[in-house]
Amino acid sequence: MGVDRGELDRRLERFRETARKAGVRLTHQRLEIFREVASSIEHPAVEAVFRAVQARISTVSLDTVYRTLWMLEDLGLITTLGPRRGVARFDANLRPHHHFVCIRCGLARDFENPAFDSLGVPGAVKQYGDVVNTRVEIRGVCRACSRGATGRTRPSVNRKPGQVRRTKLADQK
Amino acid sequence: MGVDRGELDRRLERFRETARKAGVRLTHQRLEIFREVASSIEHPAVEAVFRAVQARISTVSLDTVYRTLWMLEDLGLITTLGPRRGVARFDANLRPHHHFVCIRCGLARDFENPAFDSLGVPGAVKQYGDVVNTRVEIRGVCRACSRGATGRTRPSVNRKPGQVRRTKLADQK
DNA sequence: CTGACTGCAAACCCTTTGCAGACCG
DNA sequence: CGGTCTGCAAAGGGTTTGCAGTCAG
Repeated sequence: MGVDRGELDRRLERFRETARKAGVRLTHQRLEIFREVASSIEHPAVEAVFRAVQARISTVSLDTVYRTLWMLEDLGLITTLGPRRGVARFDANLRPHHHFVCIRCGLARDFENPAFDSLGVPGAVKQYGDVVNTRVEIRGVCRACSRGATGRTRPSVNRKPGQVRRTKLADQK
Repeated sequence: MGVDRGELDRRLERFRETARKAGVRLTHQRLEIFREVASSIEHPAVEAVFRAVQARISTVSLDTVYRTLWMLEDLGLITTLGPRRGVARFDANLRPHHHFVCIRCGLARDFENPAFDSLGVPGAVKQYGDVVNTRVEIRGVCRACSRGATGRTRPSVNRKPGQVRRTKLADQK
């Protein structure tokens, strides 16, 4: 949740249209999976999408969620943030925007800022390849993490007695 | 490779000093692991560091590489880019800098640009948490990927006959 | 109807952990 | 010497794939 109704409807309409043009079938599962990502501001990972969709379609399988999310990305309907392997997180916001990312728990939030949308590309960078887009990533510690002893999110190496034990990464709220 | 000698020496010296202050032992393995990351501009993932170190210490184990890299991060000697779970990639460049990232193969390159170092933090973002730093991420397709049929780097869903099959992510060159 | 799609189960990888022996300081 | 650190092996988790049955168009 978090995306207003009008925007969500626009995203759904775009999905239907794109799917039709691409000759991709509009199944119940796909619709619900897309709806979940498109209505969220959480940049959910696969697991979170799966649980949410499962609440509505109890028989949906995890691999369908994987396949569908990558298909949506192929169609250009969502983008990923973060890695290309490992835990990917999805973003249905196609407008130019930027991210706040918590370096402890991984929480991610969009924000828009016109001034950041038009940063030039330094000449030295052009040699690396063809630029697709530019995003500003503001890294910090989110409120929940700075408040709580919410624990760490990555392995503590050579953990000493007093240290907090690793807990399964809470569901990116 | 890629970091000039003077800078590498400075990084190694800093490592020794920080380790001593923290009461962490300076083992052969740790030195070589740090040297590998500190001398590279590749933002290597664990696997790449492991292979490089293994060439010099044939008995080194993969888990030691994992433990050491996270320890180095705990000490503030390197940072990670990308995810907090999954495939992390490491960065021994502690100066303010920004990244060019290939959206196809994941290649990452640093670049410096003073104008990007001092972007303000929009008021709306401050509510999300305490900002640690800000980086500009320029996303694009690197030369190797735009040149070659270097294949895709993530699963192709509903792959059609003609499509390229997924290949193991080549070693970030 | 028919090919695209789904669910299942197994395979794959990458990462982490427990433990006994090795080694730094 | 003692506690830290390493290597080994196994466990743990997330992701991907092959296949047979199902369903959208």
